[in-house]
Amino acid sequence: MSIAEPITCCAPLDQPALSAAEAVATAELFKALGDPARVRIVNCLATANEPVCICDLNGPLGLAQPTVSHHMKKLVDAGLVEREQRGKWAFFSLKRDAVETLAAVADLKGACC
Amino acid sequence: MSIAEPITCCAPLDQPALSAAEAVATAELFKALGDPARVRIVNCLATANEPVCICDLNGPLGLAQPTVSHHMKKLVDAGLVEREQRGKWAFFSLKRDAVETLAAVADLKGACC
DNA sequence: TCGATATATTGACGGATGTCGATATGTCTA
DNA sequence: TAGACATATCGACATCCGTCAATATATCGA
Repeated sequence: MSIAEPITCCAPLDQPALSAAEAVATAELFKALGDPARVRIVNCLATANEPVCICDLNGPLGLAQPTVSHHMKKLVDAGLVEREQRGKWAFFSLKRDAVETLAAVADLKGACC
Repeated sequence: MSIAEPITCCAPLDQPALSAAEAVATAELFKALGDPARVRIVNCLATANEPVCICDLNGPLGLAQPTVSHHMKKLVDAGLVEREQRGKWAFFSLKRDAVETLAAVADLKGACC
């Protein structure tokens, strides 16, 4: 929306490198990890070298089964996690490229320093 | 709270590396960047090599002055940004070490790959 | 096909969050 | 000291989010 605008006070900033749409997308990615339960889920998936059954997450997280299912959906929607059906069970694994993207953004895309 | 619990189905997970408190702290950090306005603010601070006056942010963001002030407080509270008073104006700058911490966490603390 | 089990969806609830207008606080200048 | 200006705080509002119980859907085994 209103990006351009004359700036008179202090030192003028360069046009922000991120567009409004990019900022929304970036925020969505960070928001996906903005909950302790999802941080721990991602941590579990990261430390495991194989896809993890969701049934292994229900207990340790101390959350009800629908709540865990809700968090997994959020992570999948954010593109951080992949879902795989194995018979009766649902297995989830980390999407390495998405995590690398997240780390790159957190590193401010090299603009920092 | 309830971390330990016998797991029978599928492949048992190792004890999560992150404690509950660590997960909360990590989530707080990510939550600070879970809003488009704050992403753009951090981007501005990152692309600028000097502290930035908050008056330069009010216009380009298209938000009311109290709202920008609110976001700056969130970023300061999260430890990502530092506030500095210069006479009548408030200048903000990125805390490089905090950003590096965030990038390291996003990189899953080296546990990934 | 039927029952058992695993997971997802729905609906509801309380609390957190982003936003703004109005106002307060703080700092410079005359 | 008084007025002007920059920023922060307050109060209110709508919306979003995490959580759970209840229920639906899907898959396996008998």
